[in-house]
Order: sequence, then structure tokens, then C-alpha cells
Amino acid sequence: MSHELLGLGDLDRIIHEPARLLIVTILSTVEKADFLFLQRETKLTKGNLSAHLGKLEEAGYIKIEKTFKGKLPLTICNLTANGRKAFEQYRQRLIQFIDTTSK
Amino acid sequence: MSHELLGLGDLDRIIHEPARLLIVTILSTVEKADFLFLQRETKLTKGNLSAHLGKLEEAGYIKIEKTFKGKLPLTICNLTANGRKAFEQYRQRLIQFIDTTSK
DNA sequence: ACAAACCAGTTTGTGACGCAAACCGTTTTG
DNA sequence: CAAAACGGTTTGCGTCACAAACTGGTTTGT
Repeated sequence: MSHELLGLGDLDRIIHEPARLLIVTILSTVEKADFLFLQRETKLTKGNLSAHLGKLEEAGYIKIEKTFKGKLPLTICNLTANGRKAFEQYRQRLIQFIDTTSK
Repeated sequence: MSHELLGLGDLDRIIHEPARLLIVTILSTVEKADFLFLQRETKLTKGNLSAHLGKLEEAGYIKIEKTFKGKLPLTICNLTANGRKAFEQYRQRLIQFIDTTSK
């Protein structure tokens, strides 16, 4: 078993964090989600969710659009092309890991 | 997609850390490994490796045996039953995640 | 009309963590 | 007998995840 092959060394830490992996996974199925929807689905606190969204945006993995629904603020997120690519690559690494460790 | 099903909420953080995942994966194939062997395989610094081994031991996932090879200290590690179980459970969660996200 | 409660988030504080550099006691080498 | 090497451990530091506190605005109650 080559440990280079395991590819664990260069796992994307942005996506590796479980809370963010969950967010990204959700976004990968839905192409638009507002803050409160994400909060309900992830069960994260607002503060926590806000921070993770900030990191994902800063990494260029999601786009955050701030608008209004009536008079209330509304934050809408969607995966960018880079985000989708990073997610897919992360999944591939997991698959590779699982595959390598199952023999 | 139920996010409960993704099981990302209760990923074992001890094992989730890539460096430790690598260590545990190696130990799962070898049933005994000394410090320097692990260092060569993981390419971690000594300090880093020492700290991670400490956490794994504290978690009850590995047993650390300190002996001597001739006159030099020799640290030998092996996975405990709990460690093996935790590793297998972690792999199962990854498999479940991959499976859930591939449809 | 004015306070109290609510909404949709952001900022702050804190404890834990990952990492490498510095260190330590011992042993071999020049 | 210095000095470098061995086999690690401890320290220091920047970063992070998390929840509590806060903010700016809106609705509700009286």
C-alpha cells in the first residue's frame, strides 16, 4: 500500500471539515439555497453557518448573493464551478481511499 | 437526500484528521510499527507524529509500547480492538457518504 | 406610539488543534 | 572529549470550530 496513493496528504481541508462537506453536498444537489434553508438542513447554529459560508466563499467555492425577501434580508448561496470541481475531486479521493483500503 | 443519512454529523474527529487517518490506516495493515517506520511512511515531522500518536493513544485507539533496541529507545505502536473498530466504522461512513452522493 | 419580541444574519470570545522549531537525554563518531 | 546523530517530547504560534452575544431592521402587542 503506497501512502502516496492514499492521497490523504493533500485532502482539501476546506471541504474536509464535516460541516462544510455537508453544506457543499447539499448545494451540489440544489443549485440555490438560502441561509435559513441551510440552517434547517445542517442544524448548525447561525453563527457557525455564517462562518462556514464565509470560508467557502473566500475559497471561491460558493457565491453568496445578498438580497431581500420583502423587507427582510435574504442570503442565497450556490456552488461555483470551482466549488463543484473541488467537491468532485474530494469525492474521488474518498473513493480512492476506500478502494485502496478494501484490499 | 436525508442529511441524517449522510452521517456527517458524527464523524469520528480523532480519525477524521488526515494525518491520523493515515497512521491508523497503516497500522491496520501491519499490526506493529515503530516510530521511525511511521515517520518514514507518513512523512510527518517527529513532533507532529508524536502528538498524533499521543491523541490516538489517549483515545484508546492504539497501544504504545516503549522499549529499547539495544541501547536506543524504541517506540512500538499497534491498533487496539477499539481502534480497529473505529477505523472500520469510519470507513463505513465514508462508503455510505459516497454511495449517497453518487445517485 | 412605543416598547417588547422577532427575524436574519454577523461579530466576538474561547478553548482545542495542527504544525514545526526548539529542546532533551543518550549514544555513536571524529 | 567535543560534536554530530538518534529517538523522540515539549513549547510556541497561528488557525479553527463553535456558541454566545450582538446588530440592524421589522413585526406584534397594548
